[in-house]
Amino acid sequence: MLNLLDTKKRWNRRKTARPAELLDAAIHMFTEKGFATTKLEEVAARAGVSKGTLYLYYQNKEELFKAVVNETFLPLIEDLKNRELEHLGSISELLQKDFLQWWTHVGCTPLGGIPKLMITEACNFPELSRFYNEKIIDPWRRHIVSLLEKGVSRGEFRPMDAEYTAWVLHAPMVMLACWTHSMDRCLEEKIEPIRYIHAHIKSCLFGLLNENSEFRQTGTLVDCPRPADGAE
Amino acid sequence: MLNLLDTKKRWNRRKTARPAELLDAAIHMFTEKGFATTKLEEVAARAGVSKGTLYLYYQNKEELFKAVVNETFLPLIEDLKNRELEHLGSISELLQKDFLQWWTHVGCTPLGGIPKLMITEACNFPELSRFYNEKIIDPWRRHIVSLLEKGVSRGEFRPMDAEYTAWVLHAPMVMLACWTHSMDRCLEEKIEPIRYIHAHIKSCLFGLLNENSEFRQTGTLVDCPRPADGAE
Amino acid sequence: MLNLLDTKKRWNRRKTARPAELLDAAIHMFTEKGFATTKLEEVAARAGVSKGTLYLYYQNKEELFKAVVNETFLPLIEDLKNRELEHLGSISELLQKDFLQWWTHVGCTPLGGIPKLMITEACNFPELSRFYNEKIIDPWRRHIVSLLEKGVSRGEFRPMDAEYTAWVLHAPMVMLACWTHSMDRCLEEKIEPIRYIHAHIKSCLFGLLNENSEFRQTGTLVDCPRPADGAE
Amino acid sequence: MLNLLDTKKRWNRRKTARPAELLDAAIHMFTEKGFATTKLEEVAARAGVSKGTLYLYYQNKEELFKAVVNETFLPLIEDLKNRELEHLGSISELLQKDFLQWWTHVGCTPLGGIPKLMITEACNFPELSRFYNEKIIDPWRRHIVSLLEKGVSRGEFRPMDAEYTAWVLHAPMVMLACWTHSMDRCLEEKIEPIRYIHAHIKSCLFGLLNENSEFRQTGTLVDCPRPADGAE
DNA sequence: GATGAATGAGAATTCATTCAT
DNA sequence: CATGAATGAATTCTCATTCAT
Repeated sequence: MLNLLDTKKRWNRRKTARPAELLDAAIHMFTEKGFATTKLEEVAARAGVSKGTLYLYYQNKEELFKAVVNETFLPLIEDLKNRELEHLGSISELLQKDFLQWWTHVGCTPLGGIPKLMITEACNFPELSRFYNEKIIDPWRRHIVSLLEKGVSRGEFRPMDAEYTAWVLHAPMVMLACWTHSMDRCLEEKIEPIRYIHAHIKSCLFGLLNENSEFRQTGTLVDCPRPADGAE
Repeated sequence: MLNLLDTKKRWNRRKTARPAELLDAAIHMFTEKGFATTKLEEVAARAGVSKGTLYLYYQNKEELFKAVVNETFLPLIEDLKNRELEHLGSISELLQKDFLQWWTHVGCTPLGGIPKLMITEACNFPELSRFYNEKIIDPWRRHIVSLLEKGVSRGEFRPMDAEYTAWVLHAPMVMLACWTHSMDRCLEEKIEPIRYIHAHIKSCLFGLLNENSEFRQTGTLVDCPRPADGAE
Repeated sequence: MLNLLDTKKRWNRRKTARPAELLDAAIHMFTEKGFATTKLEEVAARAGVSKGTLYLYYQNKEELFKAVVNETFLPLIEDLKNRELEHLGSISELLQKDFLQWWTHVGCTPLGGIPKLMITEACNFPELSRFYNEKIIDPWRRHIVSLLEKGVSRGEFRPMDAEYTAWVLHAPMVMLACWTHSMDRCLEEKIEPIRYIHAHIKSCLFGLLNENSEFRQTGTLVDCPRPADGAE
Repeated sequence: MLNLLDTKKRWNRRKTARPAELLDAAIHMFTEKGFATTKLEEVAARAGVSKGTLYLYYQNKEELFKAVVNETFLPLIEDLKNRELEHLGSISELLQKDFLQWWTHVGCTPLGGIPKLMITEACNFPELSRFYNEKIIDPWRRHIVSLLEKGVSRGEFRPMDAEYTAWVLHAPMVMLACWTHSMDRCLEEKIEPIRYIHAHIKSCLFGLLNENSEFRQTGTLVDCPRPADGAE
């Protein structure tokens, strides 16, 4: 009797847990092998169910893929707004925290594979790309832009092209996530994420130039050469 | 009549021209759709030949893929050394030139898709990954490291973790290439590469902080929080 | 309606029945058309399933081929030993029985095509050849050798090179099987197996020579001429 | 000048020699790998010409195959008639000579692979099968039949079913050829052809039974059991 | 709900054959 | 005559998807 109840309970728990288990298995497989190369049977096996069960929860492979992107990343964006409001100290500190938290909460988790996945499959899923850009990338970038602008208005940061600087600042973080989910897995010598992030923070806050470097005063930016002929 | 002309054309092309034509077609298809999704028939069609012809030049899909990576990127690394020796001015200038040239000669050409491709397929081709890392990525990074170290020794740059700063500085360039070969293709509003690169150069040379910003003197780096539970 | 019935039938067959059905279809196709010429789709069709189903049971064409040889012939070897022990009469009788039983239980069944198949494909599957020789041919030949030796020791048979005589005695039986699975199928006038086997038995037991033939006493064996130049 | 002439001569010799060279290459490849598995490119390569050249001499693969069978075996049949007429001694001697000569002139030469080839491909080339049977097999068998009948009428041989005994007597020779062109190539321990042929001759001339064996007088032939159910 | 046997469309690959040179 | 680059029909094999149980 007890056993029956127990089984039933477990069964119910199962039923509701399934989607999450399937998504978790799917994230792993998709980020490791890519969309086309991932076999649904493998996803099912990893989640401990049969191929057919997958289809009870997701219409097909493509829907599963979309669910992975939508349902796992979206929740993360919500936290953003709050943290910013709470914060009292300098923008520099806030920026650092954001980078580090992005890494610890996203980059180094299974979710860290999603950016790589989107880069990989963007052209094959344009719809999803637009969705991802609108719901994930853009809000996050807007968040950074607002930080930068606040920093400038406070006099903490120098005047800048905030829109594009936001791109540029986030890029190393995304690349770190991509790297650890791709090449890094094949190489002997692994990258050290924290050391990488610190190098990033130092370089973007303080710049490469020495305090009294001549170039800091007089240096001018190099002009852009004409694109090569082979360019598209 | 048309047929005759067409046939003639077919035979004008020669064994020597073919490999380059095929590789070119392959780069486009692979970078656009990924390895698994690319159909060899499409590659052949794009190169204006039939399926079978592809196999006269490349043993199979995998060999074609490797050839794309090996034979197109490798030559580019050679130029590096020379330029550095010729240069007389500041390291800052040289660094800018390198970034801009990388963009105009690689990033914005069809070759710019290769980094995306390698990120995508690294786990599926570990052998190739190691090769690519050894022959392409590492030499380029070493080049940047040597620039940074020279800058430091000249007093032009502040002391730094050159090894990792090199990673961090190159990341936005790679990201730009990935972006233009993925999401950017699906979005209305395109990124402006030159504006992006300038933002990158300014931010990394001068830093975000104002000259007289308080944080520049007293600011300390935030500690790294514990990784989240979900982390791997 | 028809469709429903058809579908039902498809599902009546079960995982357990399939391998045997597939092997049976495969024997027929392979022995009729050879390995290379047999299309897996035809094998599947003959077994009443689709192409894909074949691959659920056999990894690929080669494995199917090996299974045909291994799993169909092997069981037959077991009977051998027993019969010999039971038998009380003359070796001549036993030998006759063995030939006739080989024909009725192997030669004239679908299995009779396997020797032809092995002859055909031996060079293309050396591994399998060795296996077949060790597990099928050799035991059977050893069985005949032991019969011959017993016959000699009893004084029933004349002294002989039992090892090679065993080869020679079995050859016409194999030839008969090969013939009925090859040329015989294309000719108007079919061979009569029983008549053939009787001719074989008579000729090998009694010899061609007349009882009182002069040659039987005085005849000497002709020497072997030098091999022709074209010989390998 | 001399050189030119020489080249020309060689060239001409080439032109006329080609078909024979091609056939020779074809026999080797076909008998080793079978019809379907043999690539025309390999045949061409073995003959030292290009793929295209093959088509100057033989319309297609099938024609080449037929030529191999037709043009190489047919000449051999001519010798037969003559030898029989010349011979003065016993039929037993003649029979031995025929077996040995068949081996040295056919069996152990590249031609020895043709029987295997015909067994293999008979069903795929019914036309050719009939031709081969009519032109090669049947004449040869008729030749043996006539020997046997002459032997019987002379009192040298016992009365017999000459038609089928001819089949049976030739079978071990054909099997020997098949064996050496198939399994034998994959095994450590090779068969010894001459020893095999001698065992064959002894067994068929004298029989297995001892001179005074009881069975020779009283022995009766075993009845044929009913064919097994699986029989076709 | 869950299963996994069966399906069949689709992609990679091979190779006989053609034909411009 | 000879060549060998190019072709494309034909075949093996894979895997997302279905559906009877």
